[in-house]
Amino acid sequence: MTDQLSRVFAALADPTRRDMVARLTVADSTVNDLAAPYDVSLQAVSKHLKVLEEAGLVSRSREAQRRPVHLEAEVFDLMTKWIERYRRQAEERFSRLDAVLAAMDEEGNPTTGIRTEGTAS
Amino acid sequence: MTDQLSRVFAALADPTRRDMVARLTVADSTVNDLAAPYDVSLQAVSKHLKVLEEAGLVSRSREAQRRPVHLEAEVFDLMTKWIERYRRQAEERFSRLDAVLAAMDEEGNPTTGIRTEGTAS
DNA sequence: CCCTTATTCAACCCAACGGTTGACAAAGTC
DNA sequence: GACTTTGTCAACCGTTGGGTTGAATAAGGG
Repeated sequence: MTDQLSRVFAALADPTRRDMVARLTVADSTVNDLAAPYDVSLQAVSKHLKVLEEAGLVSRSREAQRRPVHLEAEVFDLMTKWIERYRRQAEERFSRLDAVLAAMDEEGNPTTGIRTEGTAS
Repeated sequence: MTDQLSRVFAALADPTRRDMVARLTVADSTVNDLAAPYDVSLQAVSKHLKVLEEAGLVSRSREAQRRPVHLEAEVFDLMTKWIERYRRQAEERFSRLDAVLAAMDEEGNPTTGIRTEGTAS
């Protein structure tokens, strides 16, 4: 799992980390402040942040002893691009399929008719 | 990790599964056909499909011995919504921050000035 | 200098993941 | 009815993930 996209998806697969991201959209935060709401050790939170950082979702600076955590919005685009690309394709095909099915109605029984039972129709 | 959003993100964190999704946007496919390009056992692919199915990304029907796999485009919206929501917020805050920083220039030194080093200047 | 605050590192534990192989089930074909 | 195709189930195995605790580091503050 070396590629960034995998790391980003994996990072967001955890509800705690998603919540952290959500809270970081409001304001930068220290590790301690971030940890407060959760019922886990500070070290666990630190680990979560490492995961988010390695995914490029977050960056950390230094401010005295504190390590303020900052959300990097750019990475979201990476996901959005991937998702949007295939979502569009899937929806396109959805329409095309309907057309095909409609066309098939005019003939006998098709040889490659897949998708007998599904969500649609 | 019971919630769907977690399952969806986790499912897409695997490159093989993302590739399967990508290929399924082109056409429904049988397990065998889906497995062909990958250098793993059929059982492994079957497991991957189970993960995708439990995430709601895919549905399976029956066609003789075959179990055609079909991509469910709707779930993508779930992710898109989550992502877009926080991306927008993050970007908004990005602008607001600039305003705040500009405002601070007119005063002395701030007490809560976080984000000393970051991506943005 | 010592002490407190803020955070990370290291070692460990257990559950989950991705892979394997072997057996089984379901449906069509001969 | 036996055989083939298509796929899943079950048991197992090594690795990773999220959690813990305890010690270490970094930077102020008294």
